[in-house]
Amino acid sequence: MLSNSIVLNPLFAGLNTEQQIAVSKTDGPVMVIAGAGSGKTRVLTYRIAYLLQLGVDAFHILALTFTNKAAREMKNRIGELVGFREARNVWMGTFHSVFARILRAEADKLGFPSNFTIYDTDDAKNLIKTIVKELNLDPKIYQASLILGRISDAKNNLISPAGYNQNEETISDDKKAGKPSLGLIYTIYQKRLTQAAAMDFDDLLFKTNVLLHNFPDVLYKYQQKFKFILVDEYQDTNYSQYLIVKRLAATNENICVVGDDAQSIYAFRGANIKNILNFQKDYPDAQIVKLEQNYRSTQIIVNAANSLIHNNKDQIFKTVWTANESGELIQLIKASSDLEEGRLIAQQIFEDKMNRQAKNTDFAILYRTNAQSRSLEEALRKLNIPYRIFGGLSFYKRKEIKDILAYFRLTINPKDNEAFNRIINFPARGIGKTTLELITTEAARLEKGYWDILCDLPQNNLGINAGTQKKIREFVIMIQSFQSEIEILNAYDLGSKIARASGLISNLQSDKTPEGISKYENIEALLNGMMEFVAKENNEIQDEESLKNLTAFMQDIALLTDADEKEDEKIEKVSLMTIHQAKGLEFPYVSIVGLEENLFPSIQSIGSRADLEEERRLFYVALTRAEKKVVMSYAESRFRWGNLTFSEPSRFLEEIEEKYLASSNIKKTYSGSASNPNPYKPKTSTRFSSPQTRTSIQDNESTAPKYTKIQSKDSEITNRPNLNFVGASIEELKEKMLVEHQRFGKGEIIKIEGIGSNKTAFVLFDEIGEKQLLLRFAKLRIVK
DNA sequence: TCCGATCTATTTTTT
DNA sequence: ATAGATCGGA
Repeated sequence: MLSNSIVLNPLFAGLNTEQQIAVSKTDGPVMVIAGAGSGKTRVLTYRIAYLLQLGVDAFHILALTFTNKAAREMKNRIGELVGFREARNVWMGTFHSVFARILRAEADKLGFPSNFTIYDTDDAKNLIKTIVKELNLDPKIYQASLILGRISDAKNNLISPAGYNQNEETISDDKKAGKPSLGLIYTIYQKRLTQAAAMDFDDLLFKTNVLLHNFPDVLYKYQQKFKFILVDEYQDTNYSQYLIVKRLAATNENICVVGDDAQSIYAFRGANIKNILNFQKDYPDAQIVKLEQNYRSTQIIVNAANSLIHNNKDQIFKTVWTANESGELIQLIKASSDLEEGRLIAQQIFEDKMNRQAKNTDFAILYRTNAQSRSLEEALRKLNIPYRIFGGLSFYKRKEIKDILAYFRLTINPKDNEAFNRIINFPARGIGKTTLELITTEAARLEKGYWDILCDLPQNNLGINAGTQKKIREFVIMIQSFQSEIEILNAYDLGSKIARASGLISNLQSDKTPEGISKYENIEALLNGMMEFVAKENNEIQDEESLKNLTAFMQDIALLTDADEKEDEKIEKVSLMTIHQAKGLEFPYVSIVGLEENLFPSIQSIGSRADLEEERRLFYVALTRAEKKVVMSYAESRFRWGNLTFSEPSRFLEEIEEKYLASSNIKKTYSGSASNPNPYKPKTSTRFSSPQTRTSIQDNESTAPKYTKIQSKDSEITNRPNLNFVGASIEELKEKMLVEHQRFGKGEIIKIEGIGSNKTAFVLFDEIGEKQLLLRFAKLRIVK
């Protein structure tokens, strides 16, 4: 069993026997089936720390995680255990980021430049739309998102365009579905990606497989390099990922996978639960370790989750149990509408916070779809509870950011047609639709990139008139001037130059709407990020020499995900996110909202048992995020697609054994509070709790529920009627005043600077921290 | 070429 | 509901 040296090793002191085995069995294949809350992350970090302690070179360890954030956190914890010098050298990251790095190093073998572009989902969809158009196919039948899904499926199962077109089954499936051209689209799509020196997300895995398959010397090299491989969230790997791992681990077989079949929630994007179920077949001598003790949650929560998941047929025998206290029953809230649901949940959080001295950060609200966040946000705002939404449109998905990034992309890789499309006439420079069509047609004919056609224009003007030709020439010269400076300027210097020279900055500066200002600020934020990037000490594994240039910056941010966005400031906030995003996280108090048929389980899943079971696992994941208390809610009616729809409680609610549910009579009449509209005067933000103001807002909203209200045409602000944002006159504003901004919420003026039209206020906002506002733009309402 | 009016997809989850 | 795309007229 365990040797003495292990028992006496302080690293093992805090681990139970099973965990100790999982950490210490460093030779040969190991699969850890880790129930929810059973210390999975702990095992992974300790295992790596132990390897380092044994003298394994950090460069020989590869750890694949589900998010970059998970990798970062793990690295930190390992650093704390065995020192950061070593920890930083471990290869740790998502499949996509780790293998993107390897692909860049080996790109020439695949016929790609090392600075290839990574197309995101939008780029990929746009490319598909272009192809569908070119083929004169009906875009309603050949919907970009559906086609991309199909292509993605193929790639995740390592089916190339050729393979796709040879497969009788797919061909006849597509024909039956009325989409016989799918194979052709896939073929062209892939050709265009190569021409654009671009890879989509799935290519990063697909091409890695090609690389490891076609180049035995490369495979050998990485097999020697990665002597120890660890994979987190193994239940959510797809076939393509599975095969990469299998190939890399083939010689040493020092592979440790950690996962929980009960938490597999990504089958919709190709994750294959069989990878975990078949591990023993691939490695007959594998050691299987089961972690079944839950350290996270109360008995009520663990047992309730167990009672739910037992309704699934496909699962690995496992009993999750806990020695924790029994805890509180699960609370179930019934609301009449989504708006009321929001109010009741917010109110419940408010009470729990008061009664238990809990912090905002102790609370999470989890939902099935992002669209559900609206009503919750509104309700939280009214109770002055700060919150943070994860997901939604992330920083890098905003238009203005994508615009400037497109300039960066075209500068780095002029073959990047999607970047080209985005910026060729933005800001408007008189290169219109007609001209563009000439260019794209010619590009398709010659199988060249759009940029190349522009560069050829002096020889072949395609009948473009002289004026437009001049404009094109100016554009070309501008981009070329950026290109010539990639190796000379650092990322920040070149980035700010591009922001100005492209006209993006002046374009936004002329936009005086709040949206325009916030866009301008976002560009500023991006440039600040670039400055940080340049200033930051190089703690990546890349060679010290690697420049902090634009190329490096783009590679740094290409695969960032929502979960990686920097956490802002010090204000403690309630977390709002989808259950998918909550994977791997834990909170003392968790609310799971929208437990209605057709929403959760989602309507798409109801038809098939496999899909339904995935939804159930999703609910299982949600429940097991909670440490102390779970609140569940559903609404009898809800706005969806702008329509009021009626709904039934989710079938999952019946599947939780009743004894774990509080027998609350469910309908807490919120209307009862009418006599006392604001019974819970928030203590948290006494600064702004001028009750008159708030209650007046509340009264307004609660007496006139949204859906009965006739929306006026100038809707922009109708969400918040009676908040008169005409803008206080500049002279009225003084330091220390409490003000409210339409977008940023309430805040205090810290100081006022400047004169005349340049007068600027520094406002510390409750929710988003300090902002500088040019008073001639900012519409502020004086609160006090 | 530009602007406003109208149409349309979106809402399941994401690297 | 709403943002983005598309269309049509000036």
